[in-house]
Amino acid sequence: MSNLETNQVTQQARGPVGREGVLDVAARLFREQGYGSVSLRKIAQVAGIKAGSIYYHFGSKDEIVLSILDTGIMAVHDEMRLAVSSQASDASAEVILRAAITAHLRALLDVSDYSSANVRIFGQVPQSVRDANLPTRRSYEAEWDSLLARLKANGALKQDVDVRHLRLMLIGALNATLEWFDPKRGSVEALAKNYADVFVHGILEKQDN
Amino acid sequence: MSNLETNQVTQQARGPVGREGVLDVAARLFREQGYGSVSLRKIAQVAGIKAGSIYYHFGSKDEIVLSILDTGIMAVHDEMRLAVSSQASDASAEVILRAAITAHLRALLDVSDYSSANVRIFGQVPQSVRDANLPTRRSYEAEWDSLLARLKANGALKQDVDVRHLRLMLIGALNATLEWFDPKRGSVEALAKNYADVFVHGILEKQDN
DNA sequence: CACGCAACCTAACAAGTGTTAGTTATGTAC
DNA sequence: GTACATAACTAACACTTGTTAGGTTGCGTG
Repeated sequence: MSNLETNQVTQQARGPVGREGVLDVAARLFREQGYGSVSLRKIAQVAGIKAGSIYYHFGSKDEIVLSILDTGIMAVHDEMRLAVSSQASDASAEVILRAAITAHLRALLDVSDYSSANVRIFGQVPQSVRDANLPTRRSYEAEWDSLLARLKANGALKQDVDVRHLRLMLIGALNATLEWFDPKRGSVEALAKNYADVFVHGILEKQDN
Repeated sequence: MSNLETNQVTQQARGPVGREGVLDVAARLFREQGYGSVSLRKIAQVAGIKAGSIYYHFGSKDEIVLSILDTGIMAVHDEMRLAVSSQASDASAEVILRAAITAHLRALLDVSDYSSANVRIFGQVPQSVRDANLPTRRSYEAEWDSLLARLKANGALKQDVDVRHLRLMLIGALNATLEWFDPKRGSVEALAKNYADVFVHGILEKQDN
């Protein structure tokens, strides 16, 4: 039987898998395959343990997925807040906005399986899990709202844009990249620049006729 | 037993449910609850029949969901193509683009459970179903690409925009509205205008300093 | 060397899944 | 009234799911 060898492909035989190990594997699988088709047995197998053992670290599957959702948002939130706050105090609205957009995309596409898993599976998890994740989510949304409101108060943004609306549009558009972005076809930075260009200046040629 | 009455709540006792009836119910449930948590038994119960009876009309669950995915895209495609082709031949690029955006959003948020179900569950269905749905999907994407390429050739679009990239960005942003749009807070038309405004002109105040 | 704890395993449970085969009721055509 | 197709029902199948209870292993501490 090659069954023994097959197991060793995914199992590295180093120290304990632990709570973090399970979370890492689960986040990756959720991102790749969605919530519904990733069972505890699948997570356990990839992590190199047995399904029942997961209950040593977690009380339920919901607890796992909620933990992933929360840390996923916090990762993006941190990345974005840091990028904005590290701008020079006299930075222009455009520069700040570009930094925020780039940070969000980087967290999503580069840094964290947790962030991408969040975007992918949020709409698939049980309502109770979604509700439990809402506060963390609202906190990140508030960060964007406060940034956009500041830029609007400065007069940098057009005065007829609705901040909440713009935030939904921005984050929605950025998150959608997860569905098709391929690092082999271009860098995250180039993608971010592209998106920022559209949001900042639009796509129509300036009319000079 | 009130079991008989309970059944009658969802069952209207009119003629046969039929293939179309099953599809309508399935599309609605998929849109509302996602793919994974909608079983054949749930579909059957809401439709007012028993689970096994579904196999009179369909060969498998995959066949149901694929049918929904296909008609979902075709509905948006038709709506968008009609909106564009019914524009005056001297219509400006901006007007045409606004019509296309509005049509896509209307199909998604107003018209069809199939369209919204498609967007919601595409990422959750088995790979084989996704593959089978791809041709229909590509056809719609090609429609957008050809429209955008035309506008770019006219010189209406900035010459440095990548058509494929812009299409992905546009459709991604529009589809994301499904996740939060609430008809009680505003009309689809107002939403479409908002989105078109951003894409066309951007959000930054024109600099006159 | 014994103890204790952390981290895991084994084996089973009840519930739910898609699917199938065989059966039944209802109408329509000849 | 017989024949046939339509549209459903019933009951079971093999399987997967999250979850639980109790047992086992190995390692560090006293």
